[in-house]
Formats: sequence, C-alpha cells, structure tokens
Amino acid sequence: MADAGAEPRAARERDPDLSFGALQEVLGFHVTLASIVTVGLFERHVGEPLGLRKAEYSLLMLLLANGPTPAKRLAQTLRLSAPQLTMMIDRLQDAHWLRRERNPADRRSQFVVLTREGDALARRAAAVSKPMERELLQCLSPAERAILIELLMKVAAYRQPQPVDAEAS
Amino acid sequence: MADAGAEPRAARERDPDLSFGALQEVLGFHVTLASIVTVGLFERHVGEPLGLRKAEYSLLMLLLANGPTPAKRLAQTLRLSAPQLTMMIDRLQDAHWLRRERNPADRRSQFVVLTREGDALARRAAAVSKPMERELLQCLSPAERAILIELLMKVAAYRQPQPVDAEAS
DNA sequence: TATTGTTATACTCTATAACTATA
DNA sequence: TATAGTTATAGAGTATAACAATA
Repeated sequence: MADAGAEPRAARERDPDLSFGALQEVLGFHVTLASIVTVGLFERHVGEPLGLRKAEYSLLMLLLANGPTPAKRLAQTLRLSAPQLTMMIDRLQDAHWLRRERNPADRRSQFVVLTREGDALARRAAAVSKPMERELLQCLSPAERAILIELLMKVAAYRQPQPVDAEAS
Repeated sequence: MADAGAEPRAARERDPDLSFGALQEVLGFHVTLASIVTVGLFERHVGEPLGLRKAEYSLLMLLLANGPTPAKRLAQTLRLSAPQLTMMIDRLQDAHWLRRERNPADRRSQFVVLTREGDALARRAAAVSKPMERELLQCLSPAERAILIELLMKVAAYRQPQPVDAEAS
C-alpha cells in the first residue's frame, strides 16, 4: 500500500538501526558491529577464494613476516589457546603448507616452518588482502583508517588488572 | 638460568608480539585483537556478574532505549539471524525478563516487551557498563575513545556492494 | 615443579534449510 | 508469492581438564 515499486521491499532498502541508547557509549558493541563487516570482507576477498579461515590466514602472514617461529609465540600473538593452535597446525600441515620442527635446544618446543607451497599461498593471501583493504576506503579515508588501526592497537595492548592478592610482593 | 627472579616467568612478564607483517595494514586483524579485550571487559563487568551474554545485554539495552520493539528490528540492529533471535527471546522470556506480544495490525509479527523485572535488570546492566567503560580510559583518552567509536560506526555502516546483475532496474 | 604440546570434551556462536502462519 | 517467526541440524570458535614429554 505504501509500496513505491514492484520488487519486494527487502531487496531495495533497509530499516535504519534502532536507537542504541546506552550502547552508544559501549566500545565493545561498536567493535562487534564493525567486526561483522570486516569478517564479511575477509570471507569475500580471502577466505572463500583461498579456502582459509581467519586465524589460518593470520598465521601464514606471521610466518611470512617472521620466518620459522616457535609455536608458543604464534599462539601468544594471535591470542590462540594451545589446543586451538595444535589443531590449526595439524590442518595446515595436512595441506602441506607448513611443517613442525623440534627445537634442538629445548626439545619440548617446536618451530613452525612454511613449506615452499605454503610460502606461495601466503604470498597470494597477502596479495588479495590489498584489494580487501582498498574496498574499505569506500567508508574510511586513508587517514581515518590509519587512526582507527592505531587506536585499536591501544585497546588490544590493554591487559586486565591482575587481582592484587597479599601473596604477591 | 637467564631467570632473574624466583617466581615462574609466565606470571611476571609476556613476550612482545611477533612482527605483524602484512597484517599491520589489515583492519580486520586489529578489530579481532581489540575485540578480545572488549569481550574480556564485558565478561568481568557485566556478563559474569549479571549472568548475561553479550547479545542478551545488547537486546536489553535496545528495549530500554526504544520501548516495545518489533522483533524484526531488534534482529536487524544487532545483526542476528532469525533463529538466533528466537532462541534468545525464548531464554530471556523463560527468565521472566521480557515477553512476546502479537502485533494486532499484522499477526505475523510480534513486539518484544520488557517485564518489570527485565526493566530493572536492564537498568542494572546499564549501570555496571559505566565502570566498564571507565576502565577503558586506562588505554584511551576520552577524545580517543570518541573518535574510535565514530570510526567503527563508519565501518559498521558499510554494506557490501551488491553483485550488479543485468536484471536489476 | 614448571613448561610445551596433545587429546578429549563441551559449550557458545553462526549459518542454513524446512517448516507454519499470516499477508 | 512474500514475510515473520520457529524448529532442527551442522559447523566453526573457544574454554578447560587431563595427559605426555621435557626441562
């Protein structure tokens, strides 16, 4: 009745968001909404074309930048639990993109090393993430993007205050 | 051997992050790392104390700000799928925090309405999120926080380009 | 006794298809 | 035929405990 065109309404427009109320001031809420956009961008440009999950892509990028790397440090940088990293490395190793190497100096730990194929894949992944970031410039100027990353890094670096107990001194 | 103190090393310090390489320029990566911090903050200040999940908290805040609201619009604003919203409302209704009301004008749709207890809980949740945001000021100035939210909103508002097919128009 | 890594398990979150009732 | 909502199912992500090997 109030319909202006022939096509179904959902295909043409979208209701504006409700009033955020108290959420407007809650940083985590806005981080969550923004992450839905960045995840969608990742899937379209990198995840689906190359068959990589987000964390797998990040792992490859770290190996490309740092060379053979202790598994523990990969987990720390990507905030992955030890079991998560184990399963991820299993999967990437099964795909012949990397291999484990025992650290001869401390046989508990291991280095993760890109294979030749893994190195090629990592370079392809790095390449396709450039158009992904270029698409983001449709909503952010280059300067805004730089500021946004800088501020997000400040948040990411924050470590919750340890509960101060009497034992510690 | 290189250990300077008596306590286990993990309790005292933390290795610096690896070189991010290409990830440094990837917005989504920084959004992910920042979200780990904001989620932790939420759990400590709101989620664990009040027994609320992130999306449940957001839903209560929207109802507090908007009054009785069509379910469809809640799902759109929070980017929830229809099944996700159904299950969430089930849970919150079982806890007597809200109820469904059929829309008499269109009996397919329904309004979601806070109960008296739900209203009280929502106000408590809004109250405890203030100290949560105050804690964030340990890593961001108030001005930085405002800019960060503004830029995240620009990203969140971005809608992927529709595949342009010949049919349209 | 602490650390690195693995295995097993469970729970949350998300995506999708199939269905109903209404329009 | 389209829309609002529900049910069911499966996959991915995350957290934890128990364990083995090494230091």
